[in-house]
Amino acid sequence: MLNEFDLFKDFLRQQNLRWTPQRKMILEVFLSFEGHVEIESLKNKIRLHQPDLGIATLYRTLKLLTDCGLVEAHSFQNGKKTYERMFHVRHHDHLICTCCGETIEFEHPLIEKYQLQICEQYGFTLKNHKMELFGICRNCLK
Amino acid sequence: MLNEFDLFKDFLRQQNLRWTPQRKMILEVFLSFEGHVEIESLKNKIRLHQPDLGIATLYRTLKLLTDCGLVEAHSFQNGKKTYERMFHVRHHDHLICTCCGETIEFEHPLIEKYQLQICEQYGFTLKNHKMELFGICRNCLK
DNA sequence: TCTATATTGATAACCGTTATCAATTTAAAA
DNA sequence: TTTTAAATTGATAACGGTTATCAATATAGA
Repeated sequence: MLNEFDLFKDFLRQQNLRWTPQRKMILEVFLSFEGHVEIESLKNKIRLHQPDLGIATLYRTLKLLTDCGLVEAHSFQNGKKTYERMFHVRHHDHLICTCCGETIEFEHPLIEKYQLQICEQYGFTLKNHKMELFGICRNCLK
Repeated sequence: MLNEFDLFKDFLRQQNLRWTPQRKMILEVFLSFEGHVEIESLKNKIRLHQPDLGIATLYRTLKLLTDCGLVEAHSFQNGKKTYERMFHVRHHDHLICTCCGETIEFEHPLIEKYQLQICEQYGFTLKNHKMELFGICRNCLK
């Protein structure tokens, strides 16, 4: 069964790059998180085991993981990036109630299909998407 | 007919802030752009008329425009923010290149239709939505 | 084991954005 | 109109996340 470690190793071999203890540790710790992870969190957790890991190595490895498609980087207003696992996770969209904050996850295959259509039209290679529907849930309407 | 200038003026008055020539000029030039605008572009265009506008004033004014809802700020991988007009614009979704930050606006009526369908299914009253497709644009693939 | 080359950690540099501050402008009151 | 308290401005230093540099070290194939 294909897993992240094998994928990363293959990617490295393909590019004549090397499998190192640091890279292994970083991937391991990254996978122990869920959702969007900040460099800061990764650094702290990794340094429990490997106190002298350089911050540059961490950034470099996240870049590699992003390049090989296992991870996706996002940028936010605060200037920090977050990193999100992209393998072995199901994608879903969100319904968000702007009144109480309740969120519901859903999927719609036809919407996904039309998204691909649009990307083709503009020459985009679709990597990911985010759809959020904002509204009022039935409880808040009462 | 309500326009951006009046809205901004009202917002300023409400907060005991002042309507200044710089703020007027910045809003004016901002509205002359379409889509996602970078600080750099704004600065260059404004300085044609007002060569000594301070960069801090530009950032501060964009912050105010964002606070009052006329503008929305976005962050991209290259570390730069872009600013997008949020008033008197037809709703559209975004194709976003995670590599260079290029964005393309699009609409797809069928996607909108299925969004409504999903909302009905969950008893949601749809108010607004945000769909962002992240990918690599054709230039970055080269 | 040897050797070419990738990797690492430390740290300086980068760069977009923000904070600071003295001089100036605004707008409401006198 | 003049006065005045407070907001604003421009210049620039500071900030902070990320990247580049470089000498020392580790890796993996010969």
